[in-house]
Amino acid sequence: MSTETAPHAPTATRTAKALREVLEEDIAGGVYPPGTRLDEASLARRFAVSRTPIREALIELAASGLIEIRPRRGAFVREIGIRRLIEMFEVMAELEAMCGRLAARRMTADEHTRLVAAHEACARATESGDPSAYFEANGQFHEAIYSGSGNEFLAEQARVLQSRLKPYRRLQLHVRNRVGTSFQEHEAIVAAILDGDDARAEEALRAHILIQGERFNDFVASLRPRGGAG
Amino acid sequence: MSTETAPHAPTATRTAKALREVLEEDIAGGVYPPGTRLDEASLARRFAVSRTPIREALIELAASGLIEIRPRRGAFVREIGIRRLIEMFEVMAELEAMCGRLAARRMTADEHTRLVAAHEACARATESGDPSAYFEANGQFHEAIYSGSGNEFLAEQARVLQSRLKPYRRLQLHVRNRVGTSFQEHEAIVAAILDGDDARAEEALRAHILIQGERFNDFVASLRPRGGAG
DNA sequence: TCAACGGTTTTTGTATACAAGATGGAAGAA
DNA sequence: TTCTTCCATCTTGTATACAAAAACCGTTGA
Repeated sequence: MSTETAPHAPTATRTAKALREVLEEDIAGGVYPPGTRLDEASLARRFAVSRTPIREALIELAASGLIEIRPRRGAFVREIGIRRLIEMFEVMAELEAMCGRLAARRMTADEHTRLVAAHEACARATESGDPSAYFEANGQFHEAIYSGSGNEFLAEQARVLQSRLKPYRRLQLHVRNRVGTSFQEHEAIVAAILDGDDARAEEALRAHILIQGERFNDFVASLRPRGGAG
Repeated sequence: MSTETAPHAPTATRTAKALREVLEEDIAGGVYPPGTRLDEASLARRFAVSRTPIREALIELAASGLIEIRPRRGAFVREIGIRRLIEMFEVMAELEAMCGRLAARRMTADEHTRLVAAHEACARATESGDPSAYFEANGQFHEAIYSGSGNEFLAEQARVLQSRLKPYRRLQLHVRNRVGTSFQEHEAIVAAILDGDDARAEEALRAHILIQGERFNDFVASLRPRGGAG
């Protein structure tokens, strides 16, 4: 858990990396809601550094799509509309499906062991009924599939997108019974991969992710008055 | 061709953007071969600016994966091994396949027209026998499919990856008869999309891209003495 | 009352200055 | 001769200074 490969692009410096991570969490956690202007001077004061490392962190955040830098206007937390979010889930589903297909064909015995271990951790978390424990174990489970794909570039892409969707997926897990259903879907995924059935693994993973997008959509819709068409 | 949506993440400033583009082209064009150290001071002298905008451009390049910034060590043009390149083509194939599948289902009549127009431009370029004209028209053709997918996030991802693979694809087109074969593959893709046959469009696009990865592999292998295993 | 104008102020973008870690080479010991 | 150590130098990372563009705000005129 220490020398892990960061899911993000190489970071310029140590402090810029730390800054970026804190800002990422704050944006995801709603400290800076969408549309918020991120003032360089204020951030510099907050972190007790000069504007230089702040700017560098902001550029990285912009590259990862979390904020938007409008020249001479400043940095703004990007509005991710429900439309775009669904699009992102759609792409995520495809990436994970691809990982699953390749993993079913290519995983070594070692990797199978790790996958099963992660799956069992999910089982324990499910029983404990703690959504955030499940969230953590779930992350390990999917990571096992990413790295098991044997395509490191694909794995990187999947990690980046997963991290961008993290706040929304987390929110999503609190939906009634979602943890239990998710775990059952994992069962099917593990079975397909262990069987080496690539088509089944692909389809199971695609469905597993797509359903999250749909559930999220339902969730958002339930918050609105009714019939909010775009 | 002027107010196009940049395939990259929002840029901090105008000059940083210009710097990034020049550096991108230089890296792709071999001015800075893989492994080259990009010295901030030298770059600053070359572009007659201070180190500040140079650093910001380098951070963006690192985010897009073209270079790697090792803290306190400097920026290095990233080595893209043949292994990684094949991985990238594999992912690209999947993204394009997805675009094709969605495009077959969702394209409007207008978008059909644009696709056919791009296809005809490819035909003219094929007849002219000018690989770089074909390269240009080919870009338009694929762009029509990206935007026709109706998933703007997917389209962005596809554009980013396409631009990263651009130098290698370009190189690849000079292989004997590749232009003609590529155009024939386009025929099949267009037919499938116009028919609304999503499965066929998906498969045709996947094959179209994968074959490029394979041809590239062949090409690289032919440059080496023989049997150069990793 | 409202809109247009102009000046002030704030904030970004760039340059420069400074601090600290990394590199490389010379000198000395085994 | 070769390896190690230390020091000079270079380069990155951060802070500060300055320039210019945008936002703000009060004033003026209709």
